[in-house]
Amino acid sequence: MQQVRARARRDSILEAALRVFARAGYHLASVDAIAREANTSKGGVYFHFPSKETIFLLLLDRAASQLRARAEAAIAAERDPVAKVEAALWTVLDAFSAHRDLARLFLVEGAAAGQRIRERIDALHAEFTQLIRDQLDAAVAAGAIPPIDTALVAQAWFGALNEVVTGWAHADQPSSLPEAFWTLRRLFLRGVGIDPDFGVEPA
Amino acid sequence: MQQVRARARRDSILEAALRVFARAGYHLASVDAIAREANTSKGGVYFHFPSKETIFLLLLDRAASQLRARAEAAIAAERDPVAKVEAALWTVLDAFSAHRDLARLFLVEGAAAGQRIRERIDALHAEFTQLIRDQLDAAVAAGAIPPIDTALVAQAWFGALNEVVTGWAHADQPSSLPEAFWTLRRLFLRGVGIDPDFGVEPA
Amino acid sequence: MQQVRARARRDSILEAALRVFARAGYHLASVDAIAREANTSKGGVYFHFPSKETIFLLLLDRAASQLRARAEAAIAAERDPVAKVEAALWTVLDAFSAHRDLARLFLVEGAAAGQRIRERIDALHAEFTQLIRDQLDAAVAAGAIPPIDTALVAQAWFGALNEVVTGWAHADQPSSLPEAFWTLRRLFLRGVGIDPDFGVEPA
Amino acid sequence: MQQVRARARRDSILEAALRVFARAGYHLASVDAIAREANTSKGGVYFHFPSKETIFLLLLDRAASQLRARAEAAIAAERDPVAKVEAALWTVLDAFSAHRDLARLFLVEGAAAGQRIRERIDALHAEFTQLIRDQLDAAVAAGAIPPIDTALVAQAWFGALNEVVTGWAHADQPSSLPEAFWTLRRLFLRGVGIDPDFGVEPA
DNA sequence: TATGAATGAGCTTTCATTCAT
DNA sequence: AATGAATGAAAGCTCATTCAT
Repeated sequence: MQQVRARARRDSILEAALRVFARAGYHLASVDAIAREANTSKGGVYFHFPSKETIFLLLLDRAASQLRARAEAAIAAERDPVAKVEAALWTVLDAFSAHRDLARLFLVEGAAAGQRIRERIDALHAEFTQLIRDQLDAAVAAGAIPPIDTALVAQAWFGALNEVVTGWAHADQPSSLPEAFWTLRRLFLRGVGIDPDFGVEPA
Repeated sequence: MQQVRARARRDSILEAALRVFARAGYHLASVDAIAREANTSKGGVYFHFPSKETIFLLLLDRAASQLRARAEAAIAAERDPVAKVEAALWTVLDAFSAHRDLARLFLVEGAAAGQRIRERIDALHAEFTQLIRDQLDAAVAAGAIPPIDTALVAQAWFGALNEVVTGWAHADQPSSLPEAFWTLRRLFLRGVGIDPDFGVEPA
Repeated sequence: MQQVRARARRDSILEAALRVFARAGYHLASVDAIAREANTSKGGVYFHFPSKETIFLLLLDRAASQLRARAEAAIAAERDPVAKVEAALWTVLDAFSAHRDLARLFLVEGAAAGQRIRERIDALHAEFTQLIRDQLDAAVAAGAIPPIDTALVAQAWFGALNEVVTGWAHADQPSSLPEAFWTLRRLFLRGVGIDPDFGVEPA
Repeated sequence: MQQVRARARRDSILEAALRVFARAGYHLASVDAIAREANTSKGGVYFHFPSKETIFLLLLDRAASQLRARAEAAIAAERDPVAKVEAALWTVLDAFSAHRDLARLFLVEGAAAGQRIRERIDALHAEFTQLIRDQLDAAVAAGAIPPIDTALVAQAWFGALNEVVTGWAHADQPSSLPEAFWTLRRLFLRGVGIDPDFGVEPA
C-alpha cells in the first residue's frame, strides 16, 4: 500500500517536473520550483530521484517510448509500405504538434543541458530517424520506392518536421499545421519518387 | 599601437569564447573559462565586452552575416532560378558542415539561452529560411517550379539541412558530404516537382 | 519544532547582521561576514532573507518601532505638555545613548546606502522629528510654550541629540549622561522660552 | 613650467573628484568616473594621487580649512563676544547651505566610507565644534553668557545646524533657510540665557 | 517518508590598483 | 606624464545537493 502511495508521489513529481521543464527550460527549472509544483518539498524530490538530471532523463525516455509506441501502432495498422511510411511521419508530426512545449523541450532546449542529456537527445533523434528509416527500407524492399539513401532521407525528414513544428510553436509559420501536412506529404513523397496521388511516378 | 594590441586581444577573446561556447554551450560556458581560454583574466574579458550575453550575440551576428554574405554571393553567381535555389542550399549545407559545432551552437544550443538570445536565434532561422524562400519564389515566378507553399518548403529544407549536419557528429552517415549533397538535392528538387536531371517534370 | 529552530536562526542572523553593520557600515558589511558572524553560511543567510538590503531595512524598522513605542509610552505617562516634550526628548536621548552604534548606523551611516535605504532613513528622521514636534505643538496649543516654528525646533533638537550621542564615541565629553541631560534640557527649554525651573518665562 | 602644468592637472582632478563624489557618494564614485570627469585617464589619476581614499581625504581637508578660514575671519571681524558666537554659527550655516551637496558628502555620506575617512570626519566635527566652543568660552569668560557646559552646547548646536541643513537638502523643511536662521538664532541664544534682542536675560 | 534548513561551490559583474607602453 | 589594457580580489546572489529531525 505504501508502495502504491510512493509510486503515486513519484509520478506526481514527474508530471510536475515535466510542466516546469516545459515552461522554463532545463537550466531555469529549479528543483525548488519542481517541488512546489508537485506540492512537496525539495527533500521529497530527492527522496524519489537522485538528481535533477535523472528526472529530465526519465521524462525524456518516457516521452520517447510513448511516441515510439504510438508510431509503431500506427505503422502496424497499415499494410501498404508507403502508407506505413506516411503513418510514421504523421504520428511524429501529430505528436510534436500536440505537445509543442515538449517537442521544444526535448528537441531544442535539452541540447543545452550538459553531456549526458545531450547524448540521450541525440539517441532520441537517432531512434526516430531509425523508425522512419525502417519504413523507408521496407518500402524500397517492396519496390514501392526506388532505391535511395534511406538513412539520409529519414534524417532530413525528421529535421524538416522538427523545424516546421518548433517554428510553428513561436511564430505563426505555418498558420495551420494540418494544411501544412498536405504540403509536406507531397514534398516528402515526391522527393523519394512517389506521386502522392497515384503511387510511384514513372521514371 | 596599443589599439592594435587591444583589437588583437579583443579578437582573441572572441575566438576563445567561440571555442568555449561551442564546447560547453551557453549556460555551461563560464566567463572564467573564456578568460582562461583567451589567456587573460575575467576582468580583461569585461574590459572588452560588457557581458557574456553580448559576446554570444556578437559571435552570433558575425557568423550569421558571414553565412549570409557567402550565400548571397553564391546565389548571385547563378543565373538560372533553379540553380540559384541550389546555390542557396549548397552554401548553407557547406557552411554548416564546415562548422558543425557552430551550427549546433547557434541553431540548437542557443535556443535555450534566455530571451534576447532566443529572439536572435529565431531571427536567424527566419533569415535563412527567407533566403531560401526568396530563391524558391523567384523560381516559381519564372515558371521553373510549379506553385507551392514556398515558406513551408524553405522551412522544411532548412530543418532538414540542420538536422543532417548537426546529426553528423555522432552517426557514421553520411560517409561523404558530396554524396549526401546529391541525395539531398534529388530529394529536395523532386519534392518540388523538378526532375533534377531534366528540369521540370511533366505534370 | 523545526520552525522554532528556524526562527531562532533567523533571529541570530539578524543579530549578527546588526553587529556587522554597526561595526563596518552598510557597504563594507559583506553577506559573507554576516554569515560568519552568525555561524552559518552565505546560503543560510539567503535562505532566511532575500537580500542584504532587506536585512538592513528589517533592522531599521525594528529599531524604529522599538524606539517609537518607548517614546509614545513615555509621552503618554505624562500629563503636563512640557513634561511630554521632555519625555520625548529624554526617551530619544536615552535610547540613542544606550545604542550608540545603532544610532550611528541608522542615523548617519545608512544615509549612504542607496535609494531604498536612504528613503527609509529619511522617513525615520521625519518620524522622530514629527514625534517631538507633536509634543511641541500640543504645548504651544496649551499655552505652555509661546508660538514658534515647531517643525524647525524639532528638527534642530533631533539633530542636536543625534550629534551629541554619536559624537560620544570619540570625545570624553560629556562625562555623564544624566549631567548632559540637565544641560541639554536647560538649553532646549530655555530656547523655546521656558524657564526649566519655573515654567514659562515672562516676556 | 611643467610643474605648473602638473599642478593644474592635479587641481582639475581634485575638482572633478569633488563633483563626482558629491554626485554619487564615496562608494559609488568610481575612479573611472573621476578620470572621465577630469578629462584624463585612470592612470592619470593614479599618477597624481596614490588612492581614491587619499583624494577624498584631501578634499575633506581642503573643505575643512576653507570653512575654518571663513569662520575665523567672520569671528575676527566682530568685537562683541556674543556677536562672535553668532558669527561662528552663521558662517557654518551659510557655508553648509551654500554647498549642500558637500555638506551631505562630508557630514553624512563620508561616514560610511571606511575607518580612515570616518576618523577624519569625526575630527572635522570636533574641530568645528571646538571653533564654536571657543567663542562660547570667550563669551562666558567675558560674562556675556552665564556659565554652562560649552562643549556640550557647541556639539548640540553643530548637530542642530547639520540636521537642519541636510534635512533642507532633500525635503522642503525648512522652506527658507534665511528665515530659519532667525528662529535658530533665537533658539540657540535663549538656550544659553541670552535674550537675542536685548542681551543677557535676567536670571 | 518527508521536510525544509543548511551548505558551499559557482555564477556574473565591479572596481581599485598596477604596469607596459 | 599619460594612457588604457590588464589584473584579481572581492561582491551579491543562486541553486543542486545533503542532512538532522
